[in-house]
Amino acid sequence: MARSARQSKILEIISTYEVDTQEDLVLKLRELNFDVTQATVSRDIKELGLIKILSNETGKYKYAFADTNSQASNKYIFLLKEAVISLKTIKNFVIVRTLKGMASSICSIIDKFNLEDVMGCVNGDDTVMIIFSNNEESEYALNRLENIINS
Amino acid sequence: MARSARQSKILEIISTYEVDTQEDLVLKLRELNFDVTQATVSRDIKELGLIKILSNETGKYKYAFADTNSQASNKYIFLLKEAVISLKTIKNFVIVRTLKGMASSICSIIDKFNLEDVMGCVNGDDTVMIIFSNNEESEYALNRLENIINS
DNA sequence: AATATATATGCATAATTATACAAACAATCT
DNA sequence: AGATTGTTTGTATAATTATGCATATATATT
Repeated sequence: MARSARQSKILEIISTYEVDTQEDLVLKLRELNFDVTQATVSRDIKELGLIKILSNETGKYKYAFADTNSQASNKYIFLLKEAVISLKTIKNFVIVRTLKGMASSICSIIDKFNLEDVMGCVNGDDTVMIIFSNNEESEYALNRLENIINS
Repeated sequence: MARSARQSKILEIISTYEVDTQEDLVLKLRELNFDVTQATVSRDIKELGLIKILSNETGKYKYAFADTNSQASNKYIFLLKEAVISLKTIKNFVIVRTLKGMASSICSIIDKFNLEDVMGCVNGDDTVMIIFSNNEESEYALNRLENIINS
């Protein structure tokens, strides 16, 4: 089922581009081979609890994460559970293995958790690397992520 | 000009009721003698940076404050500046005098600032009373509010 | 005061979004 | 397997929201 993949891709897209209509999102998804209609995107947005706000930079509307919506964070956690295969820590890094093609989406979800002392978060196709300021913090974050995923 | 009054009334309305359409808001405003159309409400919502989110309680859409929008908070501050006449503190209270009829709106804006140790916030027609847990906190909050208003 | 300029609003409508309904598809049961 | 039930999606459209343009109202300028 492409549903989960599509939804996390949506999270990634809106954290990368300023998407101001659902039709826009449809086009971007189609470029990425998600054959989808506006109706479905409307439903996804509802489930993900995304909101349309005025962008501070451009003054135009854009879709964004709604930090205030707990149903939404549940959804993010669900997506993490779906896509994360393994978690480990080496030195000041946490390495997250994901389903193929999902790493960038997972990266943007992890960003949303605002983990302490994160220096940065990069990804390939199926791997996310979170860089911390020191080894202790990465241990701690690994724990937190494991707890989230097993909750 | 009724514009500021109307906008702060909108803030009050959405923090009191679950408003799910602009037409709804128009009706509520009309009950309060703000003769207004949906077009104007649409523009107000844009300026106030309000968002439409899924209500966690009812599962329906509703308008809400967007905490993430700095243009919006500027707007709240502007409304405070417009409507607040005086600020003083007595014991563990801060007393805010406002333009007539604006107290309830100002109350809901002040709520948004999440001041420390607020026990509660009540209002009449032109007066807001913020109750703190102790006298020091009310002094401190008075200062913060003064700074906000004179910024 | 008269004129010019800026701001706010309504009307009409374009643009956008949500959803009822039907169809496709998947999962479960007998 | 076939029947049953639940889930996801598209189509078509209803519902909602944003906005161009005209007008009114306020503000500033001479």
